[in-house]
Amino acid sequence: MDLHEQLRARGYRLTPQRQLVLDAVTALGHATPEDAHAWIQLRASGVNISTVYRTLELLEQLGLVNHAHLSHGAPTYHAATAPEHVHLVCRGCGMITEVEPAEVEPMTGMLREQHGFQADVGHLTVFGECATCVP
Amino acid sequence: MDLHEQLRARGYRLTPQRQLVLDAVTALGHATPEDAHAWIQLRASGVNISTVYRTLELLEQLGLVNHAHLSHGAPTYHAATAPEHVHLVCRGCGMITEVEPAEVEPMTGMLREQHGFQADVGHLTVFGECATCVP
DNA sequence: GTTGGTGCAAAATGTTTGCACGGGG
DNA sequence: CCCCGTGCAAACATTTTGCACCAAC
Repeated sequence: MDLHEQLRARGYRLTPQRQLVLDAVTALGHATPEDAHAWIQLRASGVNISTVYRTLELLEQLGLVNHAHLSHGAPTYHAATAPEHVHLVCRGCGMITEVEPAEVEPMTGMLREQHGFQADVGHLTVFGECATCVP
Repeated sequence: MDLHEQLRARGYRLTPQRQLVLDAVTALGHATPEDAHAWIQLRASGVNISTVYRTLELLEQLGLVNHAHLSHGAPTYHAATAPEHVHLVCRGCGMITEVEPAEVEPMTGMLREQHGFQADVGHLTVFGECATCVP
């Protein structure tokens, strides 16, 4: 099901801007609103930054992108077509590693059973230090 | 070791403002810069918000407070004297639950052994839905 | 008396909104 | 042709910075 149909099914229109924002997030893998905006500027006449914000919000409602909070505060979006994953962010070098949700299942299972808490794994970010940066 | 000594040991001065900011964070448990500022206004003539920011940054350097990212984007500080803990944030009702680091040891141990990643547990926040909000 | 810390105001940053025009359906 | 979506500019919220004065030591 392509973007056009996804939008029409909910009464929204397909515009070049919306396609570009989704393309940007898909191509970049991890993109802040500014990252996506910059990517678009490189290959199109330009999309206003406020349209990028509005579009990311819409795409997230549609379930086409998700966001997590990586580098402090800035929301980072990634396409929902990519498999859900946990992010490890290294404070030393800034490197971002992706980990399979299955690997943290022991923790999420514990939270569910012990605390009745249903964790949103796709939104989970673990800060720390990677192998090369550990003191 | 009290705040005065902690500061002097590193060449900083003790001021009423610094004591108040630390008091605010300790009393509130979880406090954004604005929360701390508001708490101080209630019992002292007033501390400028920019001083609150500068002081929180300093106290974090000294290891007297830590911060995590709870409600999207806003940094939330807590006193380092409180035992380190993981935060569970419910998207439904906003409730914040604290979990012992020992409980997530299976995950942090796995990250350390499988990925060489040393997780900062005190900074870890898990978003999801609590028992009463799960659909 | 020195020097670092604070208050104030302005700037920088990131995000949202009101409105009129233009393009998608 | 209608109305949603966009660009633009302004409003907004949050955090940072420059500078003169004041207080800690």
